[in-house]
Amino acid sequence: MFSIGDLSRRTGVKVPTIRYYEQMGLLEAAERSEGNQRRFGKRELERLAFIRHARDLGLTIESIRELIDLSGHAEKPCADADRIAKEQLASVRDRIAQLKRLEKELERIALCCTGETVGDCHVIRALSNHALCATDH
Amino acid sequence: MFSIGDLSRRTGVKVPTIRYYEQMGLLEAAERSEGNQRRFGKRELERLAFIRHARDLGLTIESIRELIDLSGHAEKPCADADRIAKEQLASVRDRIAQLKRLEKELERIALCCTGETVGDCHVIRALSNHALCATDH
DNA sequence: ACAATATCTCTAGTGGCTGGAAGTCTAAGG
DNA sequence: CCTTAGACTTCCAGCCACTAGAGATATTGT
Ligand SMILES: [Zn+2]
Ligand SMILES: [Zn+2]
Ligand SMILES: [Zn+2]
Ligand SMILES: [Zn+2]
Repeated sequence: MFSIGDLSRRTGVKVPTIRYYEQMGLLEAAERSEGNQRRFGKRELERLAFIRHARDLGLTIESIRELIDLSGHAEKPCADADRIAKEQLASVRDRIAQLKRLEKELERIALCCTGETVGDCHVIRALSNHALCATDH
Repeated sequence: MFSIGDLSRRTGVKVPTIRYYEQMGLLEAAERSEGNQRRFGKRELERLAFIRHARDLGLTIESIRELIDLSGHAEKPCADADRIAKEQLASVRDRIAQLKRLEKELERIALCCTGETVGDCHVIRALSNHALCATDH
């Protein structure tokens, strides 16, 4: 049995975050020691590692909750799990595309200042006027 | 003179957001009508457009505050403005790099499920075990 | 036995808004 | 001039996914 600190060290998830996940229903309410401290087993360790990994991949708590619910039903079709992963991929791709547009504009804005004072700073002027931008962002 | 609604329509910034910016000190406390409603002029319109544009480019409220403070001192060197823009560019590039790593892993995870049930779903298995991942993310 | 460390619960704060409730003001139509 | 619809006011709560702190209790090591 692990204490919450042991679990934290083994998974890299901070102690208050573990408690938060319990509160959010991602982890079941843990067993307790005589003195009311949480005690976890291998199963909980694995589930927390799953949560950690999914969070690292950017999935929301809500998606993770769905995936955990699903994984309790090994015989069901996995279409929902696949859908969640694909949606996450699509959302990551959207964010990349958006950030790339930003990157382009910021390059134009940030790397071209030849001014010396605020009065003729390219950065300030470019920020003041979106019409100078090459794209909508 | 514009009402807050006029200003909102002209800049595309929602009414509560304009009030929020005032509260955060990005906009000076506006003049008021006899009945205590905010009234804005051209100057405030321009400043709000600046804020909107900077937010669209991903700058934080704090950075925008600095830029506004700077732009009140036309004779100062613009190194700080340039630094803020460059830092933002660097941060956008970091996020892109991070998201691309995620994209790679998610492609591997999301596009390769040939299973039919949750029990043999590639998505669930891949999320359960980061050792199967090609990169740290 | 005692000190040091870990854990407990509870509350509040982060950033950047967004929404709602309840009350007040303004502008246009009659 | 009066009505009334709509816009405006303030204040407070909620979003996400934590993070930090206070003050009390439990466990661990010497
Ligand atoms: Zn400059
Ligand atoms: Zn622009
Ligand atoms: Zn599958
Ligand atoms: Zn991984």
